[in-house]
Amino acid sequence: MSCHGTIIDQLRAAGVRLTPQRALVLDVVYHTDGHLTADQVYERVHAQSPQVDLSTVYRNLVFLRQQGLIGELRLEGQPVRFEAVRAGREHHHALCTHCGAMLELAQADLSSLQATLLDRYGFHLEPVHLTLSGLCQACAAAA
Amino acid sequence: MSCHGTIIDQLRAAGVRLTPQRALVLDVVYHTDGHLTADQVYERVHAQSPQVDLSTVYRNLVFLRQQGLIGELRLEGQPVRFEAVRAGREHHHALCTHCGAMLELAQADLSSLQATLLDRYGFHLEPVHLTLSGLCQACAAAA
DNA sequence: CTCCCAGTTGCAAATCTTCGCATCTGCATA
DNA sequence: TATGCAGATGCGAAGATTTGCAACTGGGAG
Ligand SMILES: [Mn+2]
Ligand SMILES: [Mn+2]
Ligand SMILES: [Zn+2]
Ligand SMILES: [Zn+2]
Repeated sequence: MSCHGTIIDQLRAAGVRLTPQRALVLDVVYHTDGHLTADQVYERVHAQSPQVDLSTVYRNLVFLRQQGLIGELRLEGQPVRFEAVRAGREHHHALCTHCGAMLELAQADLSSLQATLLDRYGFHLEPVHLTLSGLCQACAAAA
Repeated sequence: MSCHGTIIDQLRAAGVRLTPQRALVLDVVYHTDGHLTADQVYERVHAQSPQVDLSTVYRNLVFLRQQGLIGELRLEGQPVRFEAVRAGREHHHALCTHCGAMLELAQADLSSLQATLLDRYGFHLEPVHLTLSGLCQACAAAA
C-alpha cells in the first residue's frame, strides 16, 4: 500500500502509532505532486478505503503537519491545501498578488531572515512551510 | 462615531464606499489594542448597531485586510484574529511553538528577506502581516 | 500469544467562514 | 436636490474545519 518505508520507520521511531488511516493519508499526499485540499485527499483515501471518515483525514493532516511531514498552503479565497515535505525538496511559496503566479522559494532563501531573528531576538525560526505574497518580477516591472 | 478621519479620507480617496457598517468595523478594530476574533468584533459592532449581520462583519474584515488597514493572525487551534495596522506601528509576530510566547517583529526585521527575494527572484515582498513560528530564546536555551 | 490502555476512529453535532441573491444605498453626476 | 447604479447589505444556506464521545485497536509489556 505504501512505499514510504523511510518515513514510516521515522514515525515508528518517534513512538507514533501507525494506523491504516494515517498511512493512507500519508500515502495519498506523497503520491501527488501538486497541492491537495483536504477534500481531495479524502476522495482518494475514500477510493481505497470507503469507511474512513473526513474528520479522520483532517485529524491526520493536522497530525502529519505537526510532525513536519506535510506542509500547508493557504491561498486567498480557497480551502487550505497540503503537500508532501520531501527531504531535500523543501520549499516555500511566494504568490504574486497581481497575476497569481506562484514562485517556489528554497529553504536557503530564508536563511537571512533566520539569521536576523536569531541575532536580534534569540528566536530560532522553524523551517515551517511559509506562503509569502508580493509582486512578481513581471508585474512589478509593469507597474 | 469614528475618530479615524485620516483613514477614512484615505478610503474615500481610493474611491471606496464608506458604509456605516464598514466604519463601525474599522472603529471597533482600531479601538482595541489586542487581537480580536471575528466574533468579538461582531459582538462589539452589534452592541452599537444590532441589525448588522455577522457576514457583513466578515466581509468588511476581509475588505479592510485587503486594503492593508488590518492584519490577521492565525494561531494554531483558534479562530483567526484581527488587529489594527497603525501607521508606524506595523509589526509581525513570532510565536514560540514550545511555550506559546509571542514576540513582535518590526517591519525592518524582514528587510533582509525582502532584499534576498528581490535580488534572487525580482520578487517584491509585500509588507503583509506575517506570523512565524519557532523557539523563543528561553525555550531554545532549555533545549 | 494474550492483555492492556493511550491514542485513534467513526459519527454526529458544533463552530467558523463564505456565498447567493433580492434589496438597498453611498455618492458621483447632472 | 433628484437620479442612477456599482457596490454593499441582511438573511438564509452552504462550505470548511473542529470537536465530544463511546467504541475500537496498534503495538509494547508480560
Ligand atoms: Mn509547493
Ligand atoms: Mn499584534
Ligand atoms: Zn505577477
Ligand atoms: Zn518559548
